[in-house]
Amino acid sequence: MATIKDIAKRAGVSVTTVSRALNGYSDVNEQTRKKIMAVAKELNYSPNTLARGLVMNKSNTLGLLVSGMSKESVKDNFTYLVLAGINQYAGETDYDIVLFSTNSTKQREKTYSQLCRERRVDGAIIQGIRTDDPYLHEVIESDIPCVLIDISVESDTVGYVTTDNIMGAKKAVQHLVELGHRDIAMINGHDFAFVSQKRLEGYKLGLKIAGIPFRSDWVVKGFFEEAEAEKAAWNLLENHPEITAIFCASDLMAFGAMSAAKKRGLRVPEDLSIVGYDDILLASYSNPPLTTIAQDVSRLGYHASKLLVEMLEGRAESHNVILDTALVNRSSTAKRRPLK
Amino acid sequence: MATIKDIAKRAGVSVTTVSRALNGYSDVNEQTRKKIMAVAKELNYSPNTLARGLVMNKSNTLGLLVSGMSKESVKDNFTYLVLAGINQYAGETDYDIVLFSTNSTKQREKTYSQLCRERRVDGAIIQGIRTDDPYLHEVIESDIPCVLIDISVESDTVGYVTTDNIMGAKKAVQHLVELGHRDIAMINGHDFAFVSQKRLEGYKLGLKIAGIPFRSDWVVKGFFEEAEAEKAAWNLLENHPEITAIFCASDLMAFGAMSAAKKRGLRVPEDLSIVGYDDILLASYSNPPLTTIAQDVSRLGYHASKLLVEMLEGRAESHNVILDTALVNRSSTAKRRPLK
DNA sequence: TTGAAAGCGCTAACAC
DNA sequence: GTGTTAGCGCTTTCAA
Repeated sequence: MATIKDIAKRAGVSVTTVSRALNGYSDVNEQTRKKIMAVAKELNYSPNTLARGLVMNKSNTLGLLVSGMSKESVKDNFTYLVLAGINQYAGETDYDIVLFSTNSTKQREKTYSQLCRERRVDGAIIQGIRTDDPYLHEVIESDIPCVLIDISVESDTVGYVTTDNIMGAKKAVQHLVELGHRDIAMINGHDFAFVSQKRLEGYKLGLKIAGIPFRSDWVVKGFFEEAEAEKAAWNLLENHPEITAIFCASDLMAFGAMSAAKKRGLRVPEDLSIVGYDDILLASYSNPPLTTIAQDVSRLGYHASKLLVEMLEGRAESHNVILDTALVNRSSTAKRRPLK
Repeated sequence: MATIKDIAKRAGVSVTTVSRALNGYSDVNEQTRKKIMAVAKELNYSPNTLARGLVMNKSNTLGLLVSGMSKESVKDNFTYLVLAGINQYAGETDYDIVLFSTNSTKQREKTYSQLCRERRVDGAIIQGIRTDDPYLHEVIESDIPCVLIDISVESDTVGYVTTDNIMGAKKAVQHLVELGHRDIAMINGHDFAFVSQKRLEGYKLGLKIAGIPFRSDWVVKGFFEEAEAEKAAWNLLENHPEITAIFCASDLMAFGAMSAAKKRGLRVPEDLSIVGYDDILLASYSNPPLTTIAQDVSRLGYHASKLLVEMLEGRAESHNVILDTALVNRSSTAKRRPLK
């Protein structure tokens, strides 16, 4: 593979000149530049980014730490959409994406920051990692610039992008309240997801605004899984038959709740209203189609990489971006039945 | 960031010794190795893969060229599943994945092989690229080891992994024939997809075995898109009302065909049987649930990276792998109505 | 406008 | 077992 040395030799100049010509410096004679360009093309030259990265101490790569990039997550497509957004932005820049496979068992040997440091990525985007992951804090506390998705931590080198989860959850509750519901339960994810904490806050806020007392035993965990949520919903409905609506912190969990309702002989939405969160593709295919809080996940990815690059280039005005959500009103919610 | 030089100084040895100790060479004293390891840990040392790659002429990265990694492809999830499979295998090895964003407009400036050469990837995986893409051939003809997904080209440096598309399509036709159908049309993708060519072959083969003459005007293009397929199916049904079954080269196109049928007042499967291809998530959610030819897309990705790594390490016994497909019998196909 | 030379962090002969 | 040295391909002072 041709190097600048080869070009220099062939063009009869020094490597310095070649380097400068190729990088578009102005202090190169137009004649020599032309010549050098021609030779470079002739030799089918490609710059060696490894060598450049070594000397410049900059690799022009963004590390991507994702967890849960598995076959199973096709249902919610979250990881994929984030990636698509990142990829879209990266395509507009000179950065390439290095994917670190953190979901395998053997990766436990290497910490996230280890991975980033070895590859000398300029920055990292972190997604899908639980807040109790010890390696998460290690990378946050390292000096590697990074942007977190859906984890609101901020510092000199750390930024984040997320959606407004409090308002999102509030919207869901508000929608139910407007339909006349007052006995509204919640199926949340788990304690180690920031979004769960925020959505719980939003749920509480929604209740408060409506003057409905909060009951902690009406909030159960579904761990973002359909089957878990189904169990949780079953118990909820068994123990508290007065419940007429459930707000679920993810669409998948809403599907679980729907199944539980059906198995208990409750009709959705006539007997039980259900609101989901995410607006995944399947939300419009369920029976009944799911009313949910929509978030634009690929924008999340897009803005994550955009923010990171801006941070790297020292032109980030703020270290966080909060995206909006929207209520999508389908058919899993209805007016509360008149009380008997 | 600490370098082996720092370690050498601190440990009172030469950089060579450090290098050897760190890389597990045997010709280093246990005492010194211990010492070096300790110092390395103390200094929180991370090897610089850029420097190593430069001297070893090996980056331990696999380039990934995908097209169509956009928001739109959540419906079929093909790209994502390939990626998940690749990622899974990569997690079992020392290779990391570099994602090249080829779907953006500005990328046209750089060819695929350009991208690979600059990053000095050890090999590349290519997916979702049309066979008439000029850059595809450039990279195939370069000396970069690569594995193609669903494009059967093979050489010293090129391998491929795909499913048995001929047999897959044949199975679909055979299934319809067994249900009594003889007037079977096909909605194919487009001419620049290898899978389309193969599936057409399989369709022909299936007909031949059943002794049914092939009619070229019963094969139309849907370009792998739902809307296009709907139009195509409409015309097909309009011009040839005797058709009782359609084999579609993708599930998405099958959905399009279903819509067309419904709009024309035909019931699926009573009046028209439809078979898809892929077995995407939505296939089981459609109405009626879609009978289709299933392929395990993440295995495609897994085997692509596995094959590539084997080729790189000179232990690939063959340069291709062909995966199996399976008929998934749902409810979009039924026995042909008795003729009036 | 150009070139010589140093050096980025690492590996690998080759000598001792 | 260990150290000396050269060199991977590039950028960047500094001097001419």
